[in-house]
Amino acid sequence: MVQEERNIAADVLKAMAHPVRLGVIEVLADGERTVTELYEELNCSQSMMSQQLKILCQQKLISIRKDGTQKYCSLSNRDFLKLFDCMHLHLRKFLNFKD
Amino acid sequence: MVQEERNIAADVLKAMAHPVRLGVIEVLADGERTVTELYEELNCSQSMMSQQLKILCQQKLISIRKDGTQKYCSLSNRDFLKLFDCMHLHLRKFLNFKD
DNA sequence: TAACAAGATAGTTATATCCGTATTTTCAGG
DNA sequence: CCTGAAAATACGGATATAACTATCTTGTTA
Repeated sequence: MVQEERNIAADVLKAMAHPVRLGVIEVLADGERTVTELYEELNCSQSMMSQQLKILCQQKLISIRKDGTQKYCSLSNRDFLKLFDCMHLHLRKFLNFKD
Repeated sequence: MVQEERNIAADVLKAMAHPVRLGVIEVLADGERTVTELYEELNCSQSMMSQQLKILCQQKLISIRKDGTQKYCSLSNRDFLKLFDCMHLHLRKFLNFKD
């Protein structure tokens, strides 16, 4: 990676580096959701969710389609789901996270 | 992932989400380096590097062994190197990064 | 033990993130 | 056109990151 790529990659990682945003990615792995479904499922406010979705969208981690008054969110790059496997192992092996 | 796991996972991702720290991981993929080698290779100050290494170390992304007056850094979890492949594709496919 | 080299830490200023409340926009139905 | 539901935006205060300069600590060697 060259300098400029690392800058952008850092931004993408920053976009993922938040509990709610990680939650969104995890939920969307299971399939499309509306904004309301997301903030209810992840137990946060509408405003909060809207802000977090914007960040994920900017980095093209999710995409959004409109249908009437609702918006449906889905993962645009399922490749990053690999990260959850790595992370799962890392939590247990290196940060001795207990189940 | 449960709430608490997401919190910690977010911290790990935050630790990676920085150009210099990504650079460190990339360089260390090639093998052990001293702190001096790292900051020379990545073209930043000694102080800067020391602070960034501390963050990587806290999340157990790297480990450090001491030898006299020098410290040798190495990756403690090569699993995360997968992330660079994902990222490479993401930059090109979704963020239309040019070579 | 003095001097040096490698690295860590302190202190600081600028900037960014987080997240709450309040308000606004957008659109479908009546 | 009015209402209500879904979602976005504005704004602000607290907190966290970033990154620089200067100083301190530690271990080696003469």
